[in-house]
Amino acid sequence: MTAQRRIGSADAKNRQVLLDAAEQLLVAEGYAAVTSRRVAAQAGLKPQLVHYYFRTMDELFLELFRRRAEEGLRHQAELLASDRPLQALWEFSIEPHGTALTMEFTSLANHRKAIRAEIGRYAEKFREVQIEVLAGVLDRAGIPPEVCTPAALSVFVTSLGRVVVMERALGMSSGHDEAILILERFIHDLEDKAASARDQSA
Amino acid sequence: MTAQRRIGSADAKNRQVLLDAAEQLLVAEGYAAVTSRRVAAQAGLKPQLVHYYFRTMDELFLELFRRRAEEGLRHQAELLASDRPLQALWEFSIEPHGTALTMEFTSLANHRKAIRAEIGRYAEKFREVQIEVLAGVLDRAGIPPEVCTPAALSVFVTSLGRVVVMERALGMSSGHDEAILILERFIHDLEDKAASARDQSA
DNA sequence: GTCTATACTTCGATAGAC
DNA sequence: GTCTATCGAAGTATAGAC
Repeated sequence: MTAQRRIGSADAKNRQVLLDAAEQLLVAEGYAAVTSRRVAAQAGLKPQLVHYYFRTMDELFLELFRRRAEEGLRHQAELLASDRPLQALWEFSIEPHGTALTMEFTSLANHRKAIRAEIGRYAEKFREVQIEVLAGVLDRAGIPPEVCTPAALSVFVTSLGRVVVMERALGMSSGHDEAILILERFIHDLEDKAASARDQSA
Repeated sequence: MTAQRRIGSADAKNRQVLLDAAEQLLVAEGYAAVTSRRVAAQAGLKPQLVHYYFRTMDELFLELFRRRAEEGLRHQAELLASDRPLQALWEFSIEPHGTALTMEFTSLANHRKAIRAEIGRYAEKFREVQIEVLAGVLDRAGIPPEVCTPAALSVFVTSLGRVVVMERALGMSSGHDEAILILERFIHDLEDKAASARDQSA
C-alpha cells in the first residue's frame, strides 16, 4: 500500500548535519522549536531536505534520541567503572545539559506515542546498569536491603538530580544546597565504607 | 503605541469554557496541543474567540497557570493543616494529575520566557509553606538540622514524587516500590515521634 | 459587549526535476 | 543518489460586523 517515496542514505553527511542542528534546537528552545523549517535553517540547508532524510518528524526525533541514548549508555558505563561509582552517578545526574535533553524527550514522549516506548526501554537499560553497580557498593559497605536497596538508591539519586536541575532552570534554589549536602554526605560515607571493605579483602 | 484591540470581559462565561478546554488538552496531550484552533474545537467554539478573550496564547497559558496555582496553594494549605502534614505532602506529590500539569507548565517555561518567572514565583510560594510546616514536624520529632533540614526534606519528598510519576508515565517501574517504601517508613517514624512529643506537651 | 471574516505565516509532507 | 517546486492544512493574530 505505502508507495514509499525515496529516502536519503543513512550515512549521508547532510543527514548528520540535520541531526546536529535538531539537537541544538532541542536543548536551546525545546522540542516545539524542532520543526522541519527551523532545523533546516539551523543547519543552513533547505527545509525539504529534512523530509528527504526523514520520512516524518517522529522518525527524526526517534533517531535523535537513539543516537544520544547510545552515547549516554557508553558514557554511563565509563562513569560507573570508576572507583567511586555512586559519586560519579550523582555528578552525572546533576549535570544540566544531559538533564535538559532527558526532560525534553520525556515531554515529547507524553504526546508522541511512537517515542514513548523507545524512551522507556532505554531508561530501563540505564537503570539496570546502575542497579548492578550500586548493588556492589551497598554490599561492600555492608548496607542490608532493609535499609536501602540498589534500585531505591538509583531512584533517589536520579530523582534529586533531575528535580534540582529542573527547578534551577525556573530560577528556584531553596532547599537545594541543603538536600545536596545531605545526599553527598551519605554518598561519601557509603563509598568510604565500601572502599575500606575492598582494601581489607585485598 | 499599542492601539490595543478590544478584549472580552474577564468574567464572561465563554472565557471560562475556553480555559477549561485548554486545561483538558494540556493534561491529555501536552502543551503543544494547546493551540487556538484546538482549544476552540474542544470548547465547541470558533477559533477566533480564543483571541477575543486572550490577547496572545501566552496570556492564555499564564491565566491557566495562575488559576491552577492559586487553587493548588489553597489545597496544599488544607493538606498541611492535617495532623500528619508530611504524609499528606507526600500523597500530594505522588498524585498523577497535578504532577502532569506541573510537568507541562515546567516544560512550557523552558521556552516561554513570559511564563518562567511566574512559575518560579509560585513554586517558591509552595515550598515556603511546606518548609514552615515541616520545620514544626522536624522540631517536635527532635531531628536536628545536621541530620535533616525542613527545606531539604521538602525537596526530597517532592523530587521523589515527581520523578516516580514521570517515569511511570513512560512505563517504568523498577526501583519505585522500594524507594517509596523507604521514604514512607521514614515519614511514618518521623510523624510518630512528632505526635508523641506533641501528646506529652499536651 | 460579543463574535466573525479574513490576512498572513509556518507547518509537515509529496511528487517530480536534476 | 540528491535536492527543489509546490500543496493543503494548521498556526497566531487583527480589523471590523453585529
